[in-house]
Amino acid sequence: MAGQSITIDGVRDLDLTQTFGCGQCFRWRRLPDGSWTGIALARAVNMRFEPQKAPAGSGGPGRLTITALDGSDVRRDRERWLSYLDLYRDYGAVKGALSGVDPRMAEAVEAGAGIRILRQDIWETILSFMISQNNNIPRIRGCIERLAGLAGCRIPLDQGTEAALRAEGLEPCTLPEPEVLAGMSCADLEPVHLGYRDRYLLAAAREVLERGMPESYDEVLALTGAGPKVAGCIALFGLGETASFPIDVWMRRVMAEVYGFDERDVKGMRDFAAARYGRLGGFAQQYLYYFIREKSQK
DNA sequence: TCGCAGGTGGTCG
DNA sequence: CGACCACCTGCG
Repeated sequence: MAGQSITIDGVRDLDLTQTFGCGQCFRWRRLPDGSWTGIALARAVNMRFEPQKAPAGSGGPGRLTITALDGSDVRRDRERWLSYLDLYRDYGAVKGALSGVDPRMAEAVEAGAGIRILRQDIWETILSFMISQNNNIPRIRGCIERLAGLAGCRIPLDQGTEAALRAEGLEPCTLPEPEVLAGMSCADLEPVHLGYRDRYLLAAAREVLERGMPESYDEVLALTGAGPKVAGCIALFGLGETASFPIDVWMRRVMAEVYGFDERDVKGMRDFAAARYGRLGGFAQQYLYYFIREKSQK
């Protein structure tokens, strides 16, 4: 069970619950012991974060342990995991700059002080956020797992580990590559229960094969099934476009509540975010999103 | 039962 | 352009 692992000491500005729970990813599960198991980078791993100083909220330094569940070489993959968690970026600087913008943002930053914006695989991000549209999180997760199970590549695991993953609702499989998906039909995808989104996924796979993988927001937006919101999420979470400020129903709510916008005024919100947050828009979006989701849970 | 959930594409005025 | 509206599905 406990495979090879790496530890990184003195990691700052990281809270796995906030990072995996702020809506940017769908294949991570929190275990009863507080660690997180997930599938990313075509690997199955467990991550644990233990604060190393007095627990003064999120953001303080701690020790990160990443354990391979699939027999993969986590040491060799060390840089890839650090990059995935965006650990090469100075979030102290990001948070400092945003906190100085206005007191409401400072409050949101404090609430989500351990959020990091993951650098996820672009194609997986495209699939995930196309599925996410007009949908709810439990069903999004189910669709993603069923899609991986139906058409993805198997990640080799021992029996016990595989059973444990399945118990968490995770299929030990990658998401299908464009080549595989492009060869499928809506009928093939029926067991995934994507609803009308099935044709978007197929169209996107074919468009990617034809035009190459998108490398910018505009190229993502040109895909069938990606409007401004979905393309914004893909640009932010899959392309590292940190200025991207995707606006969904929750962002409309929080922008109305915090800044007094009319909830229908999406264009006003976009312009406001661009002017006020600039290249930090993506971080601002995550702090605000986490802020409103947390508050509405209570 | 019916509206809603991380919207988009299509159609009108 | 901006304002509708249909759309798969599962849950409260």
